[in-house]
Amino acid sequence: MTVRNAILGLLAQQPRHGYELRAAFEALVGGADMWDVKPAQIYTTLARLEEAGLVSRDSVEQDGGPEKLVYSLTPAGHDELAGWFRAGVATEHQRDEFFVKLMVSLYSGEADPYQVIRAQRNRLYQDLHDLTARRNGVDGRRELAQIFLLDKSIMHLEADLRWLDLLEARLDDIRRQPLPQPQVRPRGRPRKS
Amino acid sequence: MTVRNAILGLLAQQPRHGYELRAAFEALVGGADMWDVKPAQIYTTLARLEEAGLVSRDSVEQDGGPEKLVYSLTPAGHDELAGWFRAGVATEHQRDEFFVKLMVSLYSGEADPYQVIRAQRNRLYQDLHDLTARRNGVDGRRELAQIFLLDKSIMHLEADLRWLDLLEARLDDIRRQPLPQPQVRPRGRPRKS
DNA sequence: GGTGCCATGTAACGCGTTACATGATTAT
DNA sequence: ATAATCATGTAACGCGTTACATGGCACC
Repeated sequence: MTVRNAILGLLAQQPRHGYELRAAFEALVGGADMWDVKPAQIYTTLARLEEAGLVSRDSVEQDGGPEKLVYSLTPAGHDELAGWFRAGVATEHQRDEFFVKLMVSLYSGEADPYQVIRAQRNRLYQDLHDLTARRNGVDGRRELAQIFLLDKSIMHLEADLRWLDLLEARLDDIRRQPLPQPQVRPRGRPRKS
Repeated sequence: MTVRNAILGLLAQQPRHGYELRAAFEALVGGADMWDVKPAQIYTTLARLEEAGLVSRDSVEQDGGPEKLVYSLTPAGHDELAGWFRAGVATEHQRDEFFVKLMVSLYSGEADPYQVIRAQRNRLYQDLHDLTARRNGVDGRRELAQIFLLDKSIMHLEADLRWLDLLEARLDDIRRQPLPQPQVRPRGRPRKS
């Protein structure tokens, strides 16, 4: 969804061909290091957008080169873009892989939960260290996008570390009591057992 | 990936059939409200796992009912699970839709960046309010998974709000200077212009 | 002639979703 | 009857990825 809408926005600026869109997108997000978009995604997305009538394609011949396929925004595409700006970005629910790993380790006995937490904390500290170093090497006036993204990542890493501390404290608490089994609750009308 | 590995973990506990796996997974993550797994995902994932030789399927007939297809972990599946626990969970790079929206609004002129930020802040405050209310209604000793996930979401929302403030401050700074155009940098050897 | 850009894609797969389909059992 | 659970899937699509493929042009 994100790349799709970004393409619409970039085409609103001016008509562009696929290769150019890829470069423009990466410039927008601060370079390939920050967000590497694969050519395949650009071209398949453009095909879907054309199919949906949001962009139109024109073939442009060049002197001494291969033809370019230049895409531009249709009125329907403009509407779609306006709708994207109007709508708020939904807070994406946390499909947290680490959380699932922790819960599986708690209930399956295949791994030690404390070990799982420690391993994750080490990794987060490492990531935080790397990101901070990277951030300090960026010119804040020239590489606006990079600063924005790095700031966000750093703040989220700090939140994750605090969350791990909280998790550990709560685990200590329940250790002094029997571990409650997760309840398998049916969604509908209860049946007699 | 997450659901796939969770299924391996649940099958390590005991052999289960598809429907049961779905219920067990939802119990693990704190109910369908927290993470709704669609049946289609369970069954297609099981098919892929069997294809990969990580689980094996046995048909079990029941008296007075349809046959169940019970899956259990193979040795290869056990290895896979152990590998999952050994490896740290990679910090997923932030494919932030809001960030892209902001950058597009900055450079395309299709929307006002300050308006985009304000809309997002309102939404985050609303989400934070709802989540906090929900969290306060949960029994922390019985619904462990829900507390864990809600805590994490709340902490991330708070981080996002602080990030928005930072963004706005930085935008104010660069407003007093011309907006730097994002640099389209080629990745390879530079060519003579 | 090699490297690397410019420019275009296709094929196949993984994860996840929505929608559709079937049939038995159980409680009201 | 009918509603809802138990239990099994298939089909089609969207987003994203990796890998493969083609060809021209520029620079050293």
